[in-house]
Amino acid sequence: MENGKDRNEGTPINFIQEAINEDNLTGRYGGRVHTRFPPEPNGYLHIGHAKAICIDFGMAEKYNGLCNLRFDDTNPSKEDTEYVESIKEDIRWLGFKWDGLYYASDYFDIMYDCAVRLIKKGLAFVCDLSADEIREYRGTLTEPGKESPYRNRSVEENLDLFSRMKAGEFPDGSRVLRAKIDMASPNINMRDPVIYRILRAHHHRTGDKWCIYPMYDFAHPIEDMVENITHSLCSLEFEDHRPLYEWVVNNVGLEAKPRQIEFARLNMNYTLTSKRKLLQLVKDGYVKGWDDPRMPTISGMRRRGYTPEAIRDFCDRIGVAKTSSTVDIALLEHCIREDLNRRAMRVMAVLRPLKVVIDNYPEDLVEEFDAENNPEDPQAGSRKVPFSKVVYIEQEDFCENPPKNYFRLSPGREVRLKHAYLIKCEHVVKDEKTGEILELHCSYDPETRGGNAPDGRKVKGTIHWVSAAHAVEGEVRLYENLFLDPNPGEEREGESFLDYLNPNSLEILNSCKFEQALAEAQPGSRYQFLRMGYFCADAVDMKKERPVFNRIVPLKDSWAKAVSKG
RNA sequence: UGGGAUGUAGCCAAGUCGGUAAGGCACCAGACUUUGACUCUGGCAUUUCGUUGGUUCGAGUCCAGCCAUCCCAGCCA
Repeated sequence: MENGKDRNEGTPINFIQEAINEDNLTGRYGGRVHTRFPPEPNGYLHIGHAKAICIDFGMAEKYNGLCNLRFDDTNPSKEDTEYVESIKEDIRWLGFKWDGLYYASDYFDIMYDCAVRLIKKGLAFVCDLSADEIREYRGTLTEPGKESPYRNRSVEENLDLFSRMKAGEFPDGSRVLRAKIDMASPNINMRDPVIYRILRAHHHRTGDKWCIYPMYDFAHPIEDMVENITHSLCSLEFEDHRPLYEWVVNNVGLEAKPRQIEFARLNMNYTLTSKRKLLQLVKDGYVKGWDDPRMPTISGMRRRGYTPEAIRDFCDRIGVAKTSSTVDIALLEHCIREDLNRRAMRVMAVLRPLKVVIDNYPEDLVEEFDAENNPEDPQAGSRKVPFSKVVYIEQEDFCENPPKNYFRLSPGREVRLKHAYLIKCEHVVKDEKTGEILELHCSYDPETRGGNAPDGRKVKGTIHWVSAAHAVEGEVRLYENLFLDPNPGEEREGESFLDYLNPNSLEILNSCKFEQALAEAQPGSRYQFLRMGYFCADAVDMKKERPVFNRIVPLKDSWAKAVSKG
């Protein structure tokens, strides 16, 4: 790290690295860096978690340290193994390898012992107040709380009661174990926080062994200590909990002294990153599942066609800081375009076909043209594309009464069919009743084979096409933002985030014409459909007989922008 | 006069002994172009760093006050 810069890139170091550098300098952890990513298995990971993952694993990577994956499964009423499997898959897919794979539930015995130790030190007590009473006793943001009448029970009584809580002698909610700290603390988290509750729920790993479960504030530092974590990185909302984290670290009788550091979580416009609301979208059928390509989940983005490289690049670019911020989704789109521009094979696909008959082209002739697979990558080579008398072009590439500066096809005008010939529109066949354009009749100039006119005349427009005789028909799914509102998470008076759903977030095109190569597309493989965007063969619905592609992101379109501006 | 945190461009974000505002995205203009893509060039905070004062030869950086925004009153994490 020279000049405050990162080793490899020119990116400046962030405040977490500063803290770690400081610790390394003072020898606080003997130069060790051991982080952890601690998801609760109660939902699918989303783009916000991707940031956290990149930070947790990334810091370990940068310092040749370790990063554990730890499921923070201390609340069995919400958790499920379905989620742990998806989380593991998502992390692997992002390209990270965890050092240890652990579960908070592995430490339930240790946590219980820690609680007993606290009781013995007079630092915890069993409280019989009801949940409502505890809330009342807690005070408010501006007034101190008052002490529980059970606060001064003897160590012996507390020990007895707590062991009977564990033994299942008391009903759910009837008692809790609380840390004895300070009911007058200005920090509400320190007002004798509950650290154990009675909860009879089947745990996905420990089954029915326990009927008491530790609370996050008590469990998390212990998990970190047990795993010998050095830097416990979490999001800003836990900043207020740090004094309690430290209280537990210092009082629970374990050796390790991990350090909690908080950073701002990711918000992105037009995007929701609330697990609860995402769950609702799935459960109530607003989307087709956690992996619906419109979802900001890792699995949704994967299905959509995002690459792990693009997501990681995005996470690098947004930086790490403590300012609550909302990143523009345009940056994410830029990252995937940049990645795919380098790597994706170019192909021709007509999404909204318009039939074009080339009147002067021989009836049965089929020519093959060389088409480069990727102009950005000469190594990608080329392929043959068949051409014949009838081709399909994009409906939007023809305009009967073209606006100024339109340089695609229009009556009497010439355009280039990419890789093939210059064609000129001779006449338009329309439905007499509706006026709908049914097909175009064009002529081609045999001298322009390959797309160049020997007389040197310039043709500004180049459009893509597919030979009708050789086309494969299939489906394309066009996605837009799931929400119309830039900040769907913030519900205005009397409204719900559901009111902000974009009714056009999915458009299905059923009669798209693909060049032949696309019938062989491997599910999950990505292409650039020339002039249209980046697309991904759907991982589950792709069939050779009927290809199905998801639009990952459209290409930038300065013409469309100019048109919309008028 | 509850506590904690944060305020640098439309959006992120550097700026760490005070020395004269990085970079990216977006946007605008132009060049190139057999993708209106890509690429390239130029522009984009010089009465300016939330704001007002102060210290100083000099302040985004130091000091004081004020303002705004976010988080916290789960037996959720």
